[in-house]
Amino acid sequence: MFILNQNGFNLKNTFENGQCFRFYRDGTGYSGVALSKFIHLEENDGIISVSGVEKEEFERNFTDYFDLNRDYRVITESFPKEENLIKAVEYGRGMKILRQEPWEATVSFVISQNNNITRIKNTVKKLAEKYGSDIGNGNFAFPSAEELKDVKAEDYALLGCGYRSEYLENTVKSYLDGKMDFGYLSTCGYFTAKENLLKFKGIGPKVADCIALFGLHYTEAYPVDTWVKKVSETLFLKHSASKKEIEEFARSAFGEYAGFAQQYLFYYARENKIKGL
DNA sequence: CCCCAGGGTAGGG
DNA sequence: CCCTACCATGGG
Repeated sequence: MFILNQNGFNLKNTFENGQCFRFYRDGTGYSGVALSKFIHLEENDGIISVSGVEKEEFERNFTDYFDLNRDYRVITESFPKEENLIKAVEYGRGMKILRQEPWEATVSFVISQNNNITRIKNTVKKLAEKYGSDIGNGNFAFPSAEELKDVKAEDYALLGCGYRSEYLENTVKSYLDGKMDFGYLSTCGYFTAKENLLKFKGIGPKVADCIALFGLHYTEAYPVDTWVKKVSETLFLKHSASKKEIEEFARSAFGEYAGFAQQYLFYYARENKIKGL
């Protein structure tokens, strides 16, 4: 166990904003599996302590994973001074956008479509327990594409993946065939990456943007789900809008930090009943 | 029983 | 480019 010397890192606002599916509140804090390691974080009187991984391991990999070197003030101060967005930023203060692994983000957000967060977490948990490697104490790493090589659609269906099962089988195949190349996708730029992701069956505009933002770390991505669509229309555009119109709005209003604005708005809208939504 | 969930696809206009 | 029926499943 060691103390994390980090101001402005709020655990609840990071782990309960729907960006990741493997962390749970465990009484004294939050614990989960990330980067194939079990990790526990808790906060007492503003002091965050970490257990499960050694300090050296944390500094090597998790400082980046938790995006702790980024100055979030630069981001939020660049936002337009809109009343509801200001409230959303205040509400989500200390939120970090995790720099997740591309493969895990891809599979997780394929599962996420037309689904709810509780059920997504349950499904991902079952997926890891059945196919991921055992990392001890009842914890399992997220399964690699190689570990999912022989898993068929009917096997995913047994986990409750529903009609997404065929998409998952296809996703694994695409990765193993080399057609889904995260090395390329993470360096080719946001628009090219999204365009490429859209070619895979089961990956549409919203899932592609989630992969781009959470897995490839393109901060200009603005995933538009049912909540963000309603928020964007009601609070900013003042009329119903097509997906394209919402994307263009996000690009001009938030620019390279659209992904952060999106996450503050999503979290705020989902946790609060915003009048008129 | 209903409605909904961090939507996508296929098929049509 | 737009719109819509349909898609499995379980939480609430």
